Amino acid sequence: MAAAAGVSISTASKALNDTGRMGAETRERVKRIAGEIGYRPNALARGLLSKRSFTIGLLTNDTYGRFTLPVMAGISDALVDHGVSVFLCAIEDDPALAQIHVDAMLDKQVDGIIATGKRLDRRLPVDLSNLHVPVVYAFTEGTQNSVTFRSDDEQGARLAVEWLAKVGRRRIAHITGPEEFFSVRERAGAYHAVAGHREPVLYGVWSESWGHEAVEQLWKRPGEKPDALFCGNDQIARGAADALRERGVKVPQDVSVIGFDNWEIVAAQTRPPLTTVDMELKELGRQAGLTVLALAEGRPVEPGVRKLPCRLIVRQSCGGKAPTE
Amino acid sequence: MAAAAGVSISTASKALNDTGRMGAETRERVKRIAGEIGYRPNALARGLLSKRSFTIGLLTNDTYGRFTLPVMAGISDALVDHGVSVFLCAIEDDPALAQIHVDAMLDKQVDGIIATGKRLDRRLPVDLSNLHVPVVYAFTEGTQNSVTFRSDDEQGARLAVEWLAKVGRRRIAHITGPEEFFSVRERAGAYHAVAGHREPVLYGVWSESWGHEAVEQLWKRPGEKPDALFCGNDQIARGAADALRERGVKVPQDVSVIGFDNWEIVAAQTRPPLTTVDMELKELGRQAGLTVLALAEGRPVEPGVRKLPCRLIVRQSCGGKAPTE
DNA sequence: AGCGATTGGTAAAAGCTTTTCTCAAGCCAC
DNA sequence: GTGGCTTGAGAAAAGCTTTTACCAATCGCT
Repeated sequence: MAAAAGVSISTASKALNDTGRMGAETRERVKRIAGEIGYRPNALARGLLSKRSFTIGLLTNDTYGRFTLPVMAGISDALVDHGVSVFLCAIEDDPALAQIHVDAMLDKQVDGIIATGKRLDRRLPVDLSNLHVPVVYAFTEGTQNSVTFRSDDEQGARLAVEWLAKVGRRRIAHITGPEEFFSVRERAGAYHAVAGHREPVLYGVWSESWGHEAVEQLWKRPGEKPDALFCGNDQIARGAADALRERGVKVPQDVSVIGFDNWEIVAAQTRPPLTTVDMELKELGRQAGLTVLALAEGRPVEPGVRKLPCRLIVRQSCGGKAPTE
Repeated sequence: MAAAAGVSISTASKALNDTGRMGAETRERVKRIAGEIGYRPNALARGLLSKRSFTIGLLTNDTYGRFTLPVMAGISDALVDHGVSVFLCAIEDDPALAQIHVDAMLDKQVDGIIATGKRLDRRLPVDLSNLHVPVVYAFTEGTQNSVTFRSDDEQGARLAVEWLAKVGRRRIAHITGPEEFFSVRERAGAYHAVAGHREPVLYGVWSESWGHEAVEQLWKRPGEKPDALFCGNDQIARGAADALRERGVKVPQDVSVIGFDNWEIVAAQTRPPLTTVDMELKELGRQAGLTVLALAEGRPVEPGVRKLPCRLIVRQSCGGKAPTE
């Protein structure tokens, strides 16, 4: 204890926190000595008193981390400056495990919880609605009167289709995932709104092989072929691009392909590298972090769903040039 | 406080912890009431006294989470039963950020720290050697006298090459990453030990396009072609498999391809799905978790490097049948 | 019936900070 | 020179739990 190196416990505390009245010279001396002996206050004791643990919990059911990791990075990025650390709890759709983790977090007096997942239209398998700590939802469905952050898939899809139009495409087909996904319906809705109903929407699964197969289907039909494919995610887009290449159709000369997600490992390795839509998950995480912090500090936050804009990532699969930044 | 519902503070504590002497009936009553009002002890207060926070920190510089996530899952899996939660701190090779996170963890009185990364032969950009809490290294280079867990890449490579031999391959080439990676040298060493020096080792980078290019190089040479490719990771293997398909070489009929890492998103989506070597990172995490816990509890642990065996994942890119389990 | 032993429970301390209250000393002004 | 301030620092309480020490009452035994 720093008090050993000079003054009383309370004087030391006041010196280090710049509170209370005391001689400037004493304050300096205490600070100096604290620095020398590497004194750091015990956050547990501090938390016990202040009712703030400077800790939050991140709950996720996204095992791959495809969505959770960027969100986590954003949260951490936003909160590290405030001295807040993050418990990461991966529950894999197991309600019992989820409850255990939530209880453990509450025991540890987290200042708040952020729930995140891999689908906008699914709840985590645990009820967080009546906790005595604030809860913020990010990229997963929230409860009534909660604060929820999610990507604006409609705007993202519009971005994609408008870009295809801008590079001169007119016959834009949409290959996407299962229709029961909310994102799928929302993206398809925006697609229809911008591109009309001239080309078909092909619903399937989120895999490369579906992208591949969908291209087969499209090219087997009689009549004019699409000159662009708006794909529901990057994996589908990659499968589609592969299928086109195998058919001798050139991307992007003959057909533009655009993806969704900007999952680097897929998008950047596709031939050619995919132009795609990034959901800005890190920014989403950042805002979720700041929001849960605000709630923890008692600042008022308007409940509701906040849609964050997506961003177009221009690579080579559509032709066209990236807008100069 | 549960005491409000019956007895004194200390009696309640003893009842709930099954310590001290007291009437069985009183104990039961306290427990029941505690259950009813949902009382849960404050872990901060408990930690203050017991010097155990039931919290550990996981430090990583692996932004993608390719390695960290399985390790994290294993740690969490092993420790959740012990009531231990995990702070995840992603430092991206930024020493200052790393130090901030380490300090924050120490302030919060973590019981231990696990350091993990993306390379066996690189240190994290922060010195953890003289902390007053135990440190365990997992999939990153540790310090003198520390406990380090890592995959046995040599054994994994042997597994791969032996499998290729078992499915009847004799001319096995090795396409891998940059020679300065320790894993690369170790895997190449095992390759040479098992397959001899008949076919070349091609060093390059960890990308699909390198796998692609390496196949071009191999097939452009005069003379007999390899009948199997042992690839340094799944991305290279995928690129190689694609290149072979484009040349009309059938996988696995003409050439077997085997990968390394078992990165599902790559291995399972390759055509055909890749047989590959799994480093069992989750198990590695589990052991690291149990070890740091043991150290935190003062149980003795032999320092040194522990190599964990890899496991062969048989899919379709080599032919052959999975050994019946 | 009386004494020691056992039983069932409470009071208190400790763990580390922060905050509020108190106190002694020094200062100024009259 | 003395009364009222200001100043600088320390004492104490609070936050929640666990543990040790303690006390009153009951029990068993002769």
